[in-house]
Amino acid sequence: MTAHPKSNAAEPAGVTLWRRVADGLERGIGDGTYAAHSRLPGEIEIADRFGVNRHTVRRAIAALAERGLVRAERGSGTYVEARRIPYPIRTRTRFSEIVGRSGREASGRLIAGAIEAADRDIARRLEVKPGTELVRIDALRQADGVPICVGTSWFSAEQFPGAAKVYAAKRSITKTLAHFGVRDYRRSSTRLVAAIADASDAMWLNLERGGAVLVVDSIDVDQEGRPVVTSRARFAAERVEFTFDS
Amino acid sequence: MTAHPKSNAAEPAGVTLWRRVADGLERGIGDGTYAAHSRLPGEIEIADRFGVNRHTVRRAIAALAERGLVRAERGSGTYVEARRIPYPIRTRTRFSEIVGRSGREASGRLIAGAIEAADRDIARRLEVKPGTELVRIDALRQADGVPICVGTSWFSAEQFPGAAKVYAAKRSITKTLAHFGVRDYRRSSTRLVAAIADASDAMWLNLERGGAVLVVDSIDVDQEGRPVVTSRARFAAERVEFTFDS
DNA sequence: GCAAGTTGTCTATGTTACTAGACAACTCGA
DNA sequence: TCGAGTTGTCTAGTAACATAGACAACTTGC
Repeated sequence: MTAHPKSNAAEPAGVTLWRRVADGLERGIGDGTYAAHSRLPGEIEIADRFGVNRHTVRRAIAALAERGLVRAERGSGTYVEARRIPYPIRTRTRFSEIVGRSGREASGRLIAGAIEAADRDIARRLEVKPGTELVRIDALRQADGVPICVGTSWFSAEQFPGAAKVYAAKRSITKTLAHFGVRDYRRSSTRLVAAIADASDAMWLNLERGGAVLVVDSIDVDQEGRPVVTSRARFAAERVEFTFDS
Repeated sequence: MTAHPKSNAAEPAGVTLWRRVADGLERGIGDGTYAAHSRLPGEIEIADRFGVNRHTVRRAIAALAERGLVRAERGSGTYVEARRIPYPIRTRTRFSEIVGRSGREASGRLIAGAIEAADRDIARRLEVKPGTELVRIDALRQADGVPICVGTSWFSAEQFPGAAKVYAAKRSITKTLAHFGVRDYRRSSTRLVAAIADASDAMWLNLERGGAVLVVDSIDVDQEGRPVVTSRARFAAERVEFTFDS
């Protein structure tokens, strides 16, 4: 057997075989062909599909494992790792910055924007009277297109008129606040509890039924210590790893 | 000398050295570091810059030469090829189609639009009386953003009122005519002469002083054989290669 | 317990990539 | 005409890539 069929796919000159296999597998992970926690096909089958030797597949998998995308288990199979985003809760907590630091691209999507009266809980958080008009923004936040959290933020309607519209354009809370002159803000309070995904979570976060969500309530204040925004966000638990450095 | 410093740049795993060098050079060609017709640095110098052996550079250059991006001349040097766009003159001659076939993206830009009276030459071409009102469109046409030709097209103002405005939006003669109900048209006459770039050519076509231009006069007719548009375009000679298949 | 199927590791072999050096063939300007 | 500088070609050696086969170690389901 001296025939070397190489690859049947398009052949990018100057790219090693194992790298092409690795790219192919990574693409499968990225587009959902191989879901998080699912098992990859066996090395022999992969080798067969790509038309390469099993050792070449092993090299490709080793490269992916090095980057933490998959985890090989002897005797069982190779599994797609759900890379958790390290999510440090600090005084400076910015979704886009945190996601960016993990080498992913952050994006936001406005689900709904509305004006509503503050209920007792939200009013207490923002230090306003219950019934005060608030801007409410429901948004989905993603990392490399993968939904990370879905949540609601409340601002004072007086201080941030039309905030929803601004967020829809800027897709970032930080930029939205900056648009209204809030140069900086810091996290003053964070509360975290776990829950089981309901139908809404499952839809927005693309979670399995029964998957875990982490509910994060937060209050951010401006430089003078006045509350500017409070949020309640539901995170896909399997995709994040919260840390609290003190 | 057994030290192999490899590359000092970022190392994409699984990509061969020669390919990285080729990509680096191609980037230089693309961003203008190495202009069309200019000479690349010598193989030894390139090898030095990338920290690789001269033979590796030769492999990279061979790959670029294969694709027609550069041309090596023994004893002299390696030069950046100005890839000429094959421009077949046929009954169906459409700038955007022709450019698209060469793997480039066609674009058009309206320079000026006006209503003017037909002079004797244009009137004869469009088979109208001298003095007839015509729409005149001056446009620059580009391939992948590189200017290919700058020219003027004349239509009957009666038949195509406001053609300039339509062209400004659609950026295509074909689409402009279609907007006025001309479903198809064909080239009935093409005349081609060469000239030396004047100041205007040099500006619009981004040519050197003294560079060659090809002046193309054409008449297109509709399905009934009636002239619908005539054009005079000045092509950057170094960027096109006209062919007349019979 | 056992068999089937998995990943991990070993040896072996051929091919390709890269480096190294030398020289030929050619161009160009002084 | 000459010499410096260029690309083209050759030989040679080392390292990495890829294939091939065999077996060990382990998991899983029956």
